[in-house]
Amino acid sequence: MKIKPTNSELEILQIFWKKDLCTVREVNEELSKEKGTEIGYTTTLKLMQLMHEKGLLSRETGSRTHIYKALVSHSKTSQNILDNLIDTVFNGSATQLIMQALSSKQSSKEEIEMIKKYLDELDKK
Amino acid sequence: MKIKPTNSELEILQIFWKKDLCTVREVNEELSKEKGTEIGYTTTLKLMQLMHEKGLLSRETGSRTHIYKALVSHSKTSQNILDNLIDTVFNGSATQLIMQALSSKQSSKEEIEMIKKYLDELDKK
DNA sequence: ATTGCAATACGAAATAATTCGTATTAATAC
DNA sequence: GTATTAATACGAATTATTTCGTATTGCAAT
Repeated sequence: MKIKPTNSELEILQIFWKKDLCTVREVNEELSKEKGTEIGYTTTLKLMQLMHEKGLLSRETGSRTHIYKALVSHSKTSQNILDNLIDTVFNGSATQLIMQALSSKQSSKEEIEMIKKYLDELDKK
Repeated sequence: MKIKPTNSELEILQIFWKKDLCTVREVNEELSKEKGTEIGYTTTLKLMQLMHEKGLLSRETGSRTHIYKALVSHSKTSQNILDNLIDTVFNGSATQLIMQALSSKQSSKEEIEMIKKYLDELDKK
C-alpha cells in the first residue's frame, strides 16, 4: 500500500503533524492563515471527509464536533514522496538528490556539521 | 517564473534529459517501454504539444517530423521541485530532507564518502 | 497520379482534484 | 419551546490533467 496524498491533502497533513488532533474549523483557519486567503469552510470539510474515507485521517464522532487525527506519519509519508522523487527525477539515486538539495540552499555550518555527524553514524553500521 | 511540470510532463522531461533531441514517436516508444504498457501515440503527441505551448519544450518544424528539445534543465527543474518539497513537507529545512533521504535508502560506503567529500567542499567556501 | 503510411492538429471524452452552495440537524441561549 | 448558531452531509460546478479518436496532410513507393 502506497500513500500518495494530493497537494491539498499534504497541506492538511502538515497541520496535523504539528497539532495531532484538530477539528475542521481549526484546520480551516490554519489553512486560510497560511495561504493568506480565506478558504470556504465546507471546502476544508469535504477534503477532510475524503481523507477520512481514504484512510488518511481518523475521526472521532462522539461529540457533535468531530475530532480528526492523522493516520499516516510524517516520516512514512515524506519517505514515500522522496522515494517517488528519487525514482522519477533522480534516476534512482538518493545521493544525487542529496547533493542537489545541498547545492541550492546554502546550509549553515551547523547544519553541515549535523549532516556530517549523521553520516559518521551511518558509517559505523 | 516557476516551473511546475505535471507528473506526465516530468516523465517526458526525463526522457529528454537523457537524449536531448526526440521525435514524438521516440518519446512515445520510450514511455511505453518504461510504463510497461502501450500508450496511444496521440496521447504523447498532445502532451508534447501542450508542453511546447507552455514553454517546456522547443520544437523544430523544418521537416515533416518535428524535433523536440527540453527548454528546462534537469537541475533547474529538480531544484524547484525540491524547494517546493522542503517548503511543504520539511518545514523549510533542507537538512531535514537530507537526513530523511539518508535514513531510508542505505547508501553504500562509496556514496557516503562522496557526500562527505561534497560537504567538505562546501565547508571551504 | 494513386495508394498507403505516418505525421500533425484539434476537439472532446474520461478522470482526478478542488471548491462551494444548500439542506439538515444538534446544541445553546434566551 | 423557539430562535440562533455552528456543525455535518452531500451533490454538483469548476478546474486541471490525461487520454484518445477522427480529420487532414505530406511523403514515398509503386
